[in-house]
Amino acid sequence: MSNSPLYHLIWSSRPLMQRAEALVEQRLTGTGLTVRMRAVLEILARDGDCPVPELARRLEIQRQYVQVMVNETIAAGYAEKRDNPRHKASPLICLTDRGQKLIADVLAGEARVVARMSEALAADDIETAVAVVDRLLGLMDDEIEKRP
Amino acid sequence: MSNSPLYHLIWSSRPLMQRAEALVEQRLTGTGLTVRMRAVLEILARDGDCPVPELARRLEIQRQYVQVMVNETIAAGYAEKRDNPRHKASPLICLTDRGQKLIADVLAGEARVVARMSEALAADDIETAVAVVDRLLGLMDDEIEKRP
DNA sequence: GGCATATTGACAAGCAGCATGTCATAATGA
DNA sequence: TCATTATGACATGCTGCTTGTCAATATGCC
Repeated sequence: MSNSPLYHLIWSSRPLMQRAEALVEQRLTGTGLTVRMRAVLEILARDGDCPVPELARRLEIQRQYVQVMVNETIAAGYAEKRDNPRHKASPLICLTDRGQKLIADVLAGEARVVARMSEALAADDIETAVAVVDRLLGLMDDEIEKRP
Repeated sequence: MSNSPLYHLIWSSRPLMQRAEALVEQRLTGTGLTVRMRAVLEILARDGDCPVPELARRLEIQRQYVQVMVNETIAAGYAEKRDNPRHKASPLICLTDRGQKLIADVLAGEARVVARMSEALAADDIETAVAVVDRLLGLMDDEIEKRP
């Protein structure tokens, strides 16, 4: 039913996501980055250099499309290819200095916004919410697997 | 930062939504309904008959596209047009008996799944999570409005 | 009643964000 | 050494939506 709190929580995910994406996009205006490039740079900054197929796995997107995203990012000068000791035909994608600085700035700015919003909420309530949502994700996976 | 609980919560919204949509879609197989039709029928069942532009406002989608969704739903026999006393050129979209029964079944089935998952979680933790997310939506709106 | 303005349904076109298919060229593992 | 797999590149298609346009009303205001 629509008056179940859990039902409400589940369908809050859509507006939540829309606002998150809107915020990210808004903060990107003027930086020269697109949302797609930001996604690539974020992974590289967080997890370090990696080849395209590995990026695709982390982003859970088809490697063919990630390739396009990466090519754009390289063309914009925020990333570059380097020899991959583990696979000669699949170069590592690495941040350039410009890319490094830019993504650090962007992520820091986002972190400031999140920190500001965190202050308006009780820390342990946030923890509870995270725990509920994480459990919920597992429960939904179970329901989905019930009839494949 | 990526280790902030609130950051984690915000980006849980995407997988949450994906799973919610996957579940809805899965439960629709064999009913003759598409996800789009379900969306239309859900509003009609919840809020009562209304004309297309009003549906569009509630769904927050362009009316031109909602019109397509509604036409499909009518063609499938789950809804029909009736005279609108408030606006002669814009008929009310109403559930047919078939549509009424079907959407009630679908929503009841979904409610059963949600109820099952609710049992695995503490009721007051769910309430806390809902409260956090609702507050968060407001906070994000504020952040977005800061520079339009 | 008469007229400017807004609303509606219908249709067409376009676009972003993917998925899918294919292929040549390596690279890898047995 | 040879079958298998991985990779980059390119083309094509799809879905879900937006945008634009238009004629036909309908409505609000005088």
